[in-house]
Amino acid sequence: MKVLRFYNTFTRQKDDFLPIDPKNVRLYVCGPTIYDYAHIGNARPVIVFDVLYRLLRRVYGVSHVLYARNITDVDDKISARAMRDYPDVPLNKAIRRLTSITNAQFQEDVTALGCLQPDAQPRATEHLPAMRTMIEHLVEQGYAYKADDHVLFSVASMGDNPRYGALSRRSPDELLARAGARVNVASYKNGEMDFVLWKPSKNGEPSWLSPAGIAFKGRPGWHIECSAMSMAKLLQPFGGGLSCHDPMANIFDIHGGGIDLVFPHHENEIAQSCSAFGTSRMANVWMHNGFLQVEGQKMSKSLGNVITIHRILGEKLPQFTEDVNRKTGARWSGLAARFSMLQTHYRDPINWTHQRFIEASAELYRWYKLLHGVGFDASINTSADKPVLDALADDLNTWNAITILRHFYKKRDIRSLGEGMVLMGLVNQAMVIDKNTSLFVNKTRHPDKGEIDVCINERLTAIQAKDWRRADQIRNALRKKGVLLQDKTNPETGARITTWTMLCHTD
RNA sequence: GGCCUCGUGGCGGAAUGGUUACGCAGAGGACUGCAAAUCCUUUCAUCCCGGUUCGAUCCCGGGCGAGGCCUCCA
Repeated sequence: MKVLRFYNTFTRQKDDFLPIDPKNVRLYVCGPTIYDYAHIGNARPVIVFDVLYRLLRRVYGVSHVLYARNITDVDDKISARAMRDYPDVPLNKAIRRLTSITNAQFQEDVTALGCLQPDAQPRATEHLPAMRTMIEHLVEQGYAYKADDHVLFSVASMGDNPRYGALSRRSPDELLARAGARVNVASYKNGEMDFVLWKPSKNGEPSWLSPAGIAFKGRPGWHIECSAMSMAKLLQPFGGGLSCHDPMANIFDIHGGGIDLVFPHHENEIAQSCSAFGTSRMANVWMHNGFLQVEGQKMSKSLGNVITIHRILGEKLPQFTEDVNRKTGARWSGLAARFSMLQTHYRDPINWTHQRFIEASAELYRWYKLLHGVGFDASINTSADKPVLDALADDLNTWNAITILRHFYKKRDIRSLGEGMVLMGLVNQAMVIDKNTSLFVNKTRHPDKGEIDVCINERLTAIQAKDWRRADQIRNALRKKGVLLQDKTNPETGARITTWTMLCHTD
């Protein structure tokens, strides 16, 4: 079996990937907080780890990989936005209304980016019992304590296997110095680095039954969500959990997320999970994607340069005529965005620019045109994607993979190009009519081939008569229907040959 | 201030102790009624200063510059 290698933030080097159980390879990725349209920065980890997911499925088998990506729907920003958008509705209800909309939008966006649905998308609000149980367990074991109706994790209690700060490579002195220098360490904390597992809800905020005998309702801290949900989705179904004392049953394979999450979020997740399970690690491999800038600047609300995925999907791509553009031009912009992002290695920063996006879409469009109408059975894997697979196997070397695809394009190696693109998720569902027929066939209102041939012949007749007006009229009429004519000359006879392709507006 | 990345042509982006991939754009050409498309050819780069070396873009040191984390953040 193909051995994959990934850069592990924990070891700071590329290590061979050895799944705990090749029949159940498990991946957890920190998903978005859904308070608004997701932006292209949110899109990066979703795309990167979708490539990883596809790679794992390709190597270990579709049914042997389990991918969980959480949805954070308990958050101050969500509450604030809900209050703003639905001022007349009780907050809890307003939050539910908001998150159902933003979540639906998010799902739509990431589908357009060519991402497969994870096997599980746990929501924080649906895992309160698991969080409570985990918090109570931590309190019982002496890793957490109650103070002022909060429950706090005691960093001092966790020992040094693992050591707090090991993932982010921060020394205890450094962590302490920083914590002390911060504004004001809450007085109820025993240790300066201690962090919240549970806190009281403010008036009107969503609240749930509290753990550990706290009388007032409250809400979970941010970090406990991921520890609890990864347990629920990746450990318990395989025999792991708080009552299980087999360390190997309480570790999963890969944990991913944005590089900004390394500290404190992932550090805290490790502290919680390892303490709760008595393990020395939470996941074997930690993978983090680099950040994204926009036109050379940090993307931020204050700079006003936040680009939403939604907006990218609505981009008009210049390859289309106005007519086609208006109706269908945006349909694959998500894949163009994906293609654009994958041209940078996932750990490097991306400077997202409009030009970059347009260039990527132009190249992708050319590939689609080559592949359009090509029939081959995509369900039969011929391993023509092997070179691309090899590139991805080396720490998701997507830029290398794309170079290989370019080579296939140049050689007109349609099978290899097509399968490689499928592996990288650069084609969408509709481009593959169904798994038993052919790739890249447009299933949206395909014009009648006979009709097109009649038009072409009519045009050729007009050309022979040098009736250029009539000839152009026919060509333009077809173009409006999305059919692009191309003239070539037969090198032997010198006769004009007219071919046609559908403009690639498949959806 | 502490810690950590990174600096390759007009742009994107690889690789490498010894002719600097590849894509886009640019230039030229083929083809062409005009288009479109395609093909061929082609110009242009390793931030600066030292050091190690026969040889450095690559290794080491320093500088300059960019970015990230340390606070919510993908």
